[in-house]
Amino acid sequence: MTETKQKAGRLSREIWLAEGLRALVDSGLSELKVERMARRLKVTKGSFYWHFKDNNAYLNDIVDYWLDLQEDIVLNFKADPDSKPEQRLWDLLEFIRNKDSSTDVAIRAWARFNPYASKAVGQVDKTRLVYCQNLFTEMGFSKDESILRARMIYFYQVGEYTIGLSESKNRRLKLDKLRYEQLIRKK
Amino acid sequence: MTETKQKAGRLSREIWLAEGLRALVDSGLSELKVERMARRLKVTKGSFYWHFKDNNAYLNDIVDYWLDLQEDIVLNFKADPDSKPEQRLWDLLEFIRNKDSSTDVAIRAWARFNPYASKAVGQVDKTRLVYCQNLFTEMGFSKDESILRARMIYFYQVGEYTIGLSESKNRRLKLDKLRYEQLIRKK
DNA sequence: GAGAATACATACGGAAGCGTATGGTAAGGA
DNA sequence: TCCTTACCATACGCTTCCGTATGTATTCTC
Repeated sequence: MTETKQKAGRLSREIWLAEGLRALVDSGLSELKVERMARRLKVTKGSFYWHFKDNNAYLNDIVDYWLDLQEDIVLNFKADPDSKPEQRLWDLLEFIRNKDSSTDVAIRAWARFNPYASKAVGQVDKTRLVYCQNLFTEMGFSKDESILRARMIYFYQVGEYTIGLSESKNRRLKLDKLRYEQLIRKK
Repeated sequence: MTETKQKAGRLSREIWLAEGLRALVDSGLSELKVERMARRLKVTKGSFYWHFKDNNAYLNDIVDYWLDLQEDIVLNFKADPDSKPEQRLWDLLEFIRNKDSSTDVAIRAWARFNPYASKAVGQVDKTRLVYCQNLFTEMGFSKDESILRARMIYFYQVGEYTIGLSESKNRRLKLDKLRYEQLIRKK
């Protein structure tokens, strides 16, 4: 990250981005307007147009900012490469279970009509799917079986948070166990 | 539906709703403005405010309109109640495979910040999930196993179209077969 | 401690959106 | 034929948003 040293009372470019992402999550794209965001940050437009060329540039920068965060998150999930694929799959399910996905939902909804966001989301999706797919391949599944199972993991996750199903961690853990057993079972 | 007999050259309330839903699908909520929609339909705001109290009422009416359509769709999927649950599940997968889900995506993205739409989507989700769940219960699965499998069907579907994965019908058919086998398999 | 750079405020013109008020026109019943 | 109802156009005041231009204050640099 660009280390913009923050002076007392003044805003950094990153604060604008972080707050933008937050606004997107809890109020949607309609909140990502220049003057609205300025009000949120208790400054005027002058600040905005200092840090960004225009609204569109701002939006694109938020996408990049989110992409950076995604990479940080992947780094957080550091499954031991020496452990068996079954173990890594279980670790992944646990990681997902504890992950906050509100940002994913927001970006995804936005990506529907923003090509730049759409491209970023596509990249992230692909990375995650391939990771899952490789787990199953390592377990000895065929290519198609691996692809299918990867999707059954990932789509389930996306579907769950897209629908907004909210259950207790315990309940989710229980179903995850069943799901895990189901997914690693061979013919 | 209310049978508003349409005079030549003039718009009916239902045309406004249908076009609204279309606009939501291919341009998003930002297109659902009074004057924009009027331009789309080649009339002026006068027409809009004749049919609807205000923009908010219009939006809610679109949700209701969509809900009506959903019921029509469910009627379209008329699985033979006498056939085995396995068969009905397969028929369901086929139905889903051929279903256009662009409207679902649009409404779901919208529902994120519109409580009225959110409630409608919630209803629809529940109905579909319960239908799936019952299929598996009929097959002899336990309650939790049935719930899980229902979600594995439905979340997969929602995830797939939310991500926007587009593959050929044939490819999807092939994976559906694998998925079907996987889902009806017992311990 | 004077100048340059940084970060923000203020003020403007203009587009787009909302909702109201009111006028106009075509179709249908009496 | 006249009157009513249904449907739409036009015109208005108001708000929100955009982007630019320019002024001001703080901090850095030397």
